[in-house]
Amino acid sequence: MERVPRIHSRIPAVAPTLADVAERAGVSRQTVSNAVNNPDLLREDTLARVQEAIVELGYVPNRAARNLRTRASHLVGMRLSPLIDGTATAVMDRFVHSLVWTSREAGYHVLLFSGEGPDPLEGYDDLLRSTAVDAFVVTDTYLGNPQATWLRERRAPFVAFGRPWDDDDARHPWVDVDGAAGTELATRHLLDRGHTKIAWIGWRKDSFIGEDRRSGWSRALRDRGLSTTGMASRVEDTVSSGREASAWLLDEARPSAFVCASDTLAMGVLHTLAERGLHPGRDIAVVGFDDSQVAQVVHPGLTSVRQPLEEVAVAVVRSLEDLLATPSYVGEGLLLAPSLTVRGSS
Amino acid sequence: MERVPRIHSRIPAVAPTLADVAERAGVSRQTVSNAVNNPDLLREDTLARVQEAIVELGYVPNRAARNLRTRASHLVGMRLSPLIDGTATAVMDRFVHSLVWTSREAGYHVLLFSGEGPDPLEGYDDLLRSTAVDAFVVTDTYLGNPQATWLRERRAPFVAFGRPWDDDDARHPWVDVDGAAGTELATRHLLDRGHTKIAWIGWRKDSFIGEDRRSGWSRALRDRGLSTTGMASRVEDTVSSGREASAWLLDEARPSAFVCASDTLAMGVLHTLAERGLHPGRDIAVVGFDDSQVAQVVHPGLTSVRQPLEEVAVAVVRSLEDLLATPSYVGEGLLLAPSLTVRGSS
DNA sequence: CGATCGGCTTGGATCGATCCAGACCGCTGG
DNA sequence: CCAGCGGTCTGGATCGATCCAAGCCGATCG
Repeated sequence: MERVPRIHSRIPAVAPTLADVAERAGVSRQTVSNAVNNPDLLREDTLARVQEAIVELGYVPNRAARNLRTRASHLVGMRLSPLIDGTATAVMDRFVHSLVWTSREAGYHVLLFSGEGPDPLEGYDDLLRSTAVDAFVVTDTYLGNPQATWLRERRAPFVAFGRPWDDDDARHPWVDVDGAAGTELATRHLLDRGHTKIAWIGWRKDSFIGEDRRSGWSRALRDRGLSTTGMASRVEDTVSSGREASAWLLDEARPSAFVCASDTLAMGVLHTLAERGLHPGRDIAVVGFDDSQVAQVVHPGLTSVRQPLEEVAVAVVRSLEDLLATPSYVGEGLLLAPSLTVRGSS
Repeated sequence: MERVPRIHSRIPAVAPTLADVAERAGVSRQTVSNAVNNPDLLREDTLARVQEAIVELGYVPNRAARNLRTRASHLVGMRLSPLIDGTATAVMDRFVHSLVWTSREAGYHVLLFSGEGPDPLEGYDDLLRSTAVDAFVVTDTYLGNPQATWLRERRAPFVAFGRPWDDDDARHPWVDVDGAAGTELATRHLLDRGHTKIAWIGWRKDSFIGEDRRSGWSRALRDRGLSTTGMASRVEDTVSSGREASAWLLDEARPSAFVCASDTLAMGVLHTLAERGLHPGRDIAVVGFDDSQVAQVVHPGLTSVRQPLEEVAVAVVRSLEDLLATPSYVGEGLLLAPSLTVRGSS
């Protein structure tokens, strides 16, 4: 009555399977499967026996087999956009960290992939068709997000970090940070310190994010009855642009403080101040956006708006879980409030 | 003679399978499989017919099934170490980018996971046992690398970014950057500019990497017959430590230049200079290490040693491929030379 | 003209976990 | 005495790609 040994029981390196555990515990495969996936279906003593066998053999379910059967991989895919130097990359990296961390707690792992060139859909298709990932996290939604529409058309589950700016009837879950609230916070902080002439350095008008952040600044000023005319400049997101814009504004509008759309631009302001022998924080206040590494280590410290990326990740993962649990899940948007990290520059 | 339709052919959302392609092309499954994996086994016209069917149906092989059968996942795992602020994180993020990019070309994807706490093995075990990844990339090898020994014992394929500092007979492939060569490059650069009193600010003596980088500085000085005594300081890797150390060195040793083990420390030096009204690059030269975002945007620009992370990634992936192709692959070490990015601070 | 050979093709088995239907167990309550 | 209970067991099918051994076919050679 002895069982014919499975081929693999002769090959030492191969991991134990469900059947091995079943045999050891003296139960059927089904029972072991239940012990792993629906423990409450088993009687206590049987469960204990099976678990013991699992520990003894060091059994871990084979993912490939499980994935095949259940049509789920417990992986979420995220595309790493091409490396462009700038604080945007740093923010994304921080987000990736948070996402990896949060996903783990939800039983998911993060699969990174890269798009070849400018085509933002590159890479998504293969992963989706080959059932390599259960869902995507989409991050660069600012480019008229073709991913969002494309993914929606293919009925691919995904959650976006970033609002569907240009698409009002978008029906997918997203999480974003309220940039306007951040710059408003920054501006009020400066107003409270007695500044009345507060300048804005932001991005070009066609940037949704830039205009959003700008609106927080202007709202805060208008609330106090202060004018914004002549106090704003819109440029590229580079240090030298920030430097030039701030030099121009200092000459023309004579502000006592700057609010910037990014730490990069704020660094440009610091350059100008250094060139003119002005001291940030003492002579002129400066506030950046993103609370990057740079803001933390630069000389007197750069006050900066900090995005709550950990919370964003938590919210994204939660949406992901809802989405995967109920395919009919209707997308919701969630806007999170940033905070202000005050340092020497203000 | 009509075939019984598969259940799933009634469910629209399910992707086409090998069998569907086979039926469409009028061949067997095996032939389709060969068309995908060993195209040269097929006659030209058959191949063309199958490929046509593949395109028409939009067929993409199911990963789970393939993984199950071939016992390979084409995923490499990499642990994201807990987020500690500092330039080390930035370097790793740059490396992750490069790795993702390079892996893709080799047909691999990168699976990120996170370790819970201080236990560096956390997470590895599950992924390995469940055959979720084919191999690992290990990055933090400086802590007496328990991962390396642990992984080796379990015969898990892995490649390290970082030398096995404390383990001479380590037999695993690794890739690292020659830190000493980097600081030597930096020091020679300063010597060439006429500096003769060049100070070192590095990490505590028990840091292998720190001592390695320090050796490049001292070697360059000794080669020119210059003394290093009293010109070195070893501290924690923080801005304030760098600030204090440089203040002390300026008072005691009066150097005209600093070489630092990190950009963070170099930023500390810049703080000291700012406090004393000294101009980096004009009065005192400063060189950092890692060529981080910070070095690029800080006021006159920080000259810094740049690690060739793209090359590292390429070498790592190449090792990975060798390793997975031939399980008996004997590890090799590869040391890459960094470069110097010269900016305003020197 | 038939035997042989190489190139293709074929059906069936396999990977390991899960799903499913049906049967079993000793026990209780009607 | 039988139906029903919950916990389990059993065998078989399934997911989709790949492996394997056998079979087929036309072409070449003696």
